[in-house]
Amino acid sequence: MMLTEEAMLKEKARVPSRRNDPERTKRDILAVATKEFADHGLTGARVDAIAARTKTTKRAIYYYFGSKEGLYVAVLEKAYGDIRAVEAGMHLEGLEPEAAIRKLIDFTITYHEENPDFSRLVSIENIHRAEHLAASESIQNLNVAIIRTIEDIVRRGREKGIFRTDADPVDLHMLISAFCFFRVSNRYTFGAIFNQDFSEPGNLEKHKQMIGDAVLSWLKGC
Amino acid sequence: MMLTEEAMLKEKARVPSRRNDPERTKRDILAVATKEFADHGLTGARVDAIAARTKTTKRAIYYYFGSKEGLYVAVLEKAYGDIRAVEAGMHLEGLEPEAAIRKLIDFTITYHEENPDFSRLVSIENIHRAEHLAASESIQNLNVAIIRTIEDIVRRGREKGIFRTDADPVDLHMLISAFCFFRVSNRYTFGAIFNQDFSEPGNLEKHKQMIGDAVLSWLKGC
Amino acid sequence: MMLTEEAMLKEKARVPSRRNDPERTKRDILAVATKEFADHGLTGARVDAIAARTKTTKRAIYYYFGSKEGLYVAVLEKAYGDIRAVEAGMHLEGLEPEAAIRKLIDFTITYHEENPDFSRLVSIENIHRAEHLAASESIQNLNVAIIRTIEDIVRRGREKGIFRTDADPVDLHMLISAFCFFRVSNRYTFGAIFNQDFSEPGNLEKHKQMIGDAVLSWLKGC
Amino acid sequence: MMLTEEAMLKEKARVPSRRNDPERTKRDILAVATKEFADHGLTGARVDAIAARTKTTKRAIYYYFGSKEGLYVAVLEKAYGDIRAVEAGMHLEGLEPEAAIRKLIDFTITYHEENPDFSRLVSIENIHRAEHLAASESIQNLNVAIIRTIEDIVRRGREKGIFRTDADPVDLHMLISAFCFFRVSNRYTFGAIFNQDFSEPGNLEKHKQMIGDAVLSWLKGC
DNA sequence: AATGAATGAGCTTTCATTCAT
DNA sequence: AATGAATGAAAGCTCATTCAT
Repeated sequence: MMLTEEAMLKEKARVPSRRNDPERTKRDILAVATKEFADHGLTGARVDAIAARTKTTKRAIYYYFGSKEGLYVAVLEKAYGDIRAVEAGMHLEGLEPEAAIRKLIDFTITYHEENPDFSRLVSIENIHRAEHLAASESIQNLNVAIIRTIEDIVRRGREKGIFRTDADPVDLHMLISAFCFFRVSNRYTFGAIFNQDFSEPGNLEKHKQMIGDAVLSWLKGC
Repeated sequence: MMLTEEAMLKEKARVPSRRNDPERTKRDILAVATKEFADHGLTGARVDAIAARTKTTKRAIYYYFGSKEGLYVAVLEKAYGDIRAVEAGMHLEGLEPEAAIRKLIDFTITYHEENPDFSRLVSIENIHRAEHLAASESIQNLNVAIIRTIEDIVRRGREKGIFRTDADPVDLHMLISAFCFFRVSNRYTFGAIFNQDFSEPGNLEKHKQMIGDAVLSWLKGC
Repeated sequence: MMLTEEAMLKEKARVPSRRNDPERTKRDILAVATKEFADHGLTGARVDAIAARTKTTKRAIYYYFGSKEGLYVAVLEKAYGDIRAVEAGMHLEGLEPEAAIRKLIDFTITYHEENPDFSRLVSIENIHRAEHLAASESIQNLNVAIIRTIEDIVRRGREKGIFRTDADPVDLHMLISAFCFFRVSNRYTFGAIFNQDFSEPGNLEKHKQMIGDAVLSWLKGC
Repeated sequence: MMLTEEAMLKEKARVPSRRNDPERTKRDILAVATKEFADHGLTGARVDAIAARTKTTKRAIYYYFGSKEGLYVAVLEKAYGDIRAVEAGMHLEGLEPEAAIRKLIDFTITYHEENPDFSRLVSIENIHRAEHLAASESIQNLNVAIIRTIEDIVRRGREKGIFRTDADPVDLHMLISAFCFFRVSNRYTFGAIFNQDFSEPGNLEKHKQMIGDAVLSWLKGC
């Protein structure tokens, strides 16, 4: 259906003006910025590029986030907040220790696979030596919960006599995270060198099984 | 009149210097560039900053390496060449399978620990989706040797009946690499969030033991 | 989410404040603006900076003064009004001509010394070629009184046979003003170049004596 | 005469390329910048405006002067250097003390009259509290010569018994400078308020006579 | 083969101001 | 009468690169 120019203006007006929904504008900017920063890094990202893909202007970005760096920190905070939210919904406390570990790994490997931007942002923040994360209060007290969760599982397994007694929860978290993270963050170089195609069907399951086996055989201490 | 920073670069160029040793000049540039790219990423690195810390001028960089990207690729090629050279010197073929795995892990974790710039450069190249690595012929046929080595160890372990039969050498390499790489590449974010200090004495040994135990218990398939 | 500076200005606005005393609000704005304009000039002054140090918001400035320039004119008008008020209180008409000149100089040098912002604002307005002052009606008929006063003193001195007959009151005003003004307006460059410290005790008295002597010896025409 | 497009390009090429004469380019920039800074102040001046009136680009300004502030300092240095050069050419040492003072005043009042940008730049620098002048080494040791010159004149007059014994050369320099400077720097506000037209023929001579008389009658101490 | 001089294009950010009630 | 929210326009500056020999 062809619209006259006037009708088109009306069409546009019907959409609730961005002006009236700042939260939505912020979310819009944040979503676009997440993609841009994850794609090109903090220095590689272009404020112009973000603005162009947003419904607002560059000026709005500075109004809401203060600076390119401020926007980046907001992106980082949201990324960490999101994974924490998912982790908080795992409910591993009711499962048998071994099943809990399997489920934790399932969650972790799947989250990384489905949210590659998270791994990319974390890589980028590490290139910057985590200076923004260190300065962000909101991230600081976010991520201890997962350690408590793992601690609980390990303790229960130990009490049942099936897990080793010297397993440090942070190290265990790192063993799992490293694999799940690397699978995503390094798939380009690793894939190029060793001719691996991580998107092949079955690859996720194969790797989930492998890291699960490795972690559990280590925990069971044989 | 006070000299501008740009003009000062000119001044420096007046010093006659290494006009007659191009290889040395190239090596000098490469060393400085490695640090700069590893520190700030491909986009974050500054050609001016590299030139300033070099014995030559910015112009020489373009003369020898063509472009910032050309220099980056040269840095990447050297980084991969270096680790391959170390791997080639491991001589694991004469060791018992289990000892070979322990030694491989020892080499890998130590190399990453001592050469953090390697992990950083690989992270950076992954942010760029390995497009430069994919385009570089010299890297392409570099890194298969390590897979052959692992394949051989696994085969010998399997023939001795001590290793599982379904261990894929590339996956095994990834399991080891992921942990050793993550320890270094992600130490800033991981350290900040979980209050870990990776430089603490004993940390390397603890992690070496852990990943060694995990890999071997998995390989031994119990 | 951390607040941007712009957002913080909003926050501040939440405080209910002086909603009901517009005159007080205007005075508040004017005082802050005087400092800002005197410190940084018309172009160097920042509306944001003024708003930040005010009890109100930036919006109020525009509501009450129309524009940055409107606020600047108001500041200028107040500055000229203030010095005129002081001049009007001098009461030189009852003094002997020579004593009147001494007292006029005392008033002038002291006023400039104690109100450096006045000299700064006048300097700034001259940089702008007095275009705002020329447009302001309220300033136009302000400053003739001082000329009348000087005229009267000079006439009385001439009639007494102690002052020269060709002294132009405007030129005499300039001779005095130039010295008193320069002492304050140019103290930074003059002090830096000739190592003068104008704040040294005794400096004001020394200069008062000097300009008094120079003016009177000229007036007495020897 | 109409030129073809090709011919016009040739025409332009005949002009010796700016590229080949950096000193000329710098001088060109400096001259335009002096006008712009004198007209609008440091903050009011626009780098774009300077570039537009120059034969080069904005980039060249940053190449040669580093920053807007660097350019401003260069302008200031040239302005002070120029007046010092004129002062150095006065040769007052051969004149009788009284004639020397008259000539010094003649020089000073004329220089200020003919170079109003100098007074404007000095006013501007005082608004900035002479921070750039204080930081500039080249200006620091420029302006002592004039004090030496005045010192010498005063000493000779004192030895002859015609000048007072307590005349401080710096204060005397200020007495003269203040009047000559104010005449130019404040002519806009002063003229607007007291209806003075400083460009009227005879005005310069009248003021020269006046400040000469005032200074000499003070020096002669009557 | 090597290099001093110069630059086009585009970057982040800031500014006074207006919109909309 | 008064104000919270938002912004168009332009500012200073930096970047990798090329010109010209």
